[in-house]
Amino acid sequence: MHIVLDRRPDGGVAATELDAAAMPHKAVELEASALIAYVRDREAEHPRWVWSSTAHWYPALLAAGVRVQRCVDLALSHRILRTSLLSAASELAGEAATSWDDIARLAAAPLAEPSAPALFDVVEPATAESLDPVREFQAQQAATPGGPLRLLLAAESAGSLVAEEIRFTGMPWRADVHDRVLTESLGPRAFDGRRPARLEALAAQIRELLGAPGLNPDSQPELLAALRRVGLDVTSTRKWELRELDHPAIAPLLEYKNLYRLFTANGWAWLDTWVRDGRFRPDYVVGGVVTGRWATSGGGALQLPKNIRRAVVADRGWKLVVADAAQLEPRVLTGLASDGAMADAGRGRDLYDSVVAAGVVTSRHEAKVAMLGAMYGATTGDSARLMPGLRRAFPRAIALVDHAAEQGERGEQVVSRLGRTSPRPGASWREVQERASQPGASAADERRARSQARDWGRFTRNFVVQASAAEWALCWMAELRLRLAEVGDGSLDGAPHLVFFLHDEIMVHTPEQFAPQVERLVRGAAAQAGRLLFGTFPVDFPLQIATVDTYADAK
DNA sequence: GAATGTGGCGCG
DNA sequence: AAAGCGCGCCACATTC
Repeated sequence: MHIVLDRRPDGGVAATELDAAAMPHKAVELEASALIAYVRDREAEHPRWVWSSTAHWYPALLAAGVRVQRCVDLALSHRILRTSLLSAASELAGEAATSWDDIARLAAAPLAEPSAPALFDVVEPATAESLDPVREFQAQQAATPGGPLRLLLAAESAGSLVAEEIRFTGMPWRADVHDRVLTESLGPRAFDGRRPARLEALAAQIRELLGAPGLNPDSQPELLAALRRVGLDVTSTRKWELRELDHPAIAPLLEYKNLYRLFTANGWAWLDTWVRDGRFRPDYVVGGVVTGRWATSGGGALQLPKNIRRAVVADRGWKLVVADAAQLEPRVLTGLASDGAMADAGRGRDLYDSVVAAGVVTSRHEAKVAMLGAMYGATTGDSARLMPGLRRAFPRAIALVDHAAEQGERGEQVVSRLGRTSPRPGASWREVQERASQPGASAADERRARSQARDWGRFTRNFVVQASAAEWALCWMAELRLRLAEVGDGSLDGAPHLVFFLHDEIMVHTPEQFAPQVERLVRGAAAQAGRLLFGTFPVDFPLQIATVDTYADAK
């Protein structure tokens, strides 16, 4: 059963029940203050709640202690359906842009505040046209008669619930541990806007060794000039270029850059801004990346450096269950291509090890580089050199990514496993290709067009894999979320729940006694995600999984 | 002084 | 060794 929620201009809410044909058969008008009780009451039947955007509706419910099992996020769904080749023939995809397109764009935009909104601070964007969610839902249903898109929309919507629940509960974060890590590496915090002591000492040492008394090592132009003045032939100040140099200033400089990064990206300022009451609240943007991966709009949850993961510590009596999918992208490629040889190589063991055992390459490192190169479109170096061997061993898998690249080079769109579709190249891209195909085209025009076509081909080559891997991860999380809700009292403060997601990795915060059960549920959900995407094709998705007190111990 | 671009580096 | 995909974020430099 579906119940559509629609906010009225007076602040009230219309709740419309739909029958199996998506036709309204019962509607109630609620005062704003009655919404929470209504949802709590009706949730017992586990309807699928249909609303404009989970990010707008769900925080107030969570704040009132109400969780829902399923929803349809119309904005996220709209965006997928408007751009998918699988729904291209639908009315929804064909019509001119509506206010739903605006909402879909806003859904991907940064939120103003990292804190949860007030109870009824649910703001809809002001638009001229009406935004009838019943009509929109019906149009979406008509655009998805069945098939993989249905699953994609369900997974995306489930993801929106996960994102809001993680934002609401936050990830356990010990500010005192974080502070200790910072103080140990950087020296005590300086409150006068100066660098902490250890950084300051390194800066002084660098100035001394480069004979540049006024040097600000944070300024790339100044630093580059100083390095060149002492006779070092460098074109940048990147660490892998510096690492090759033989000069006494290089070692302290590399250490400085490392610590400076910690200081600026995840130092005390970050701690002050993003950690409250022992929780870090990531600002996820569901589907924020073209491939459907999540993005963040503050806090950098997807870039937490390894050196501060010690600060992620389970509450007393609780544990962290951390799981990541081993070699997710090549395994997803295996399923996409139905490559039996690659499935065999990955079954029950490390995929890269078996590529070595099969004699395709000589080391695990080479196997990894070759596989990544195949998915990213490497053209030079070791990775490109290893491609012929990989192509012989796994012809179907490599043919699939090669084909996706060829489509992109021709300016065509490519489609993920569940139907997410790559964007069309922009107008300037097409102009360049057009110009190069004209009779009077110069060699430079042709070179430029060729290089640009190759660039887009590398993007579409990777798109099919990365987007499908993102779908696997969404299905994994969606399944896991439902299973976890059955454990204990299913609440967000007394039972296991997701607290972190990172592309191919999840973290569950759980009362200690449930940890073994959680591990089983995590594995079960991964297996189910594989079945949802690839049916009976026998591709494995093994997990690395650890029950730990701190994130730092997970790997 | 605000907005935009660049270099660098963290993550998958 | 640091390219071949996707990102966000910081500080500095440049532009308006």
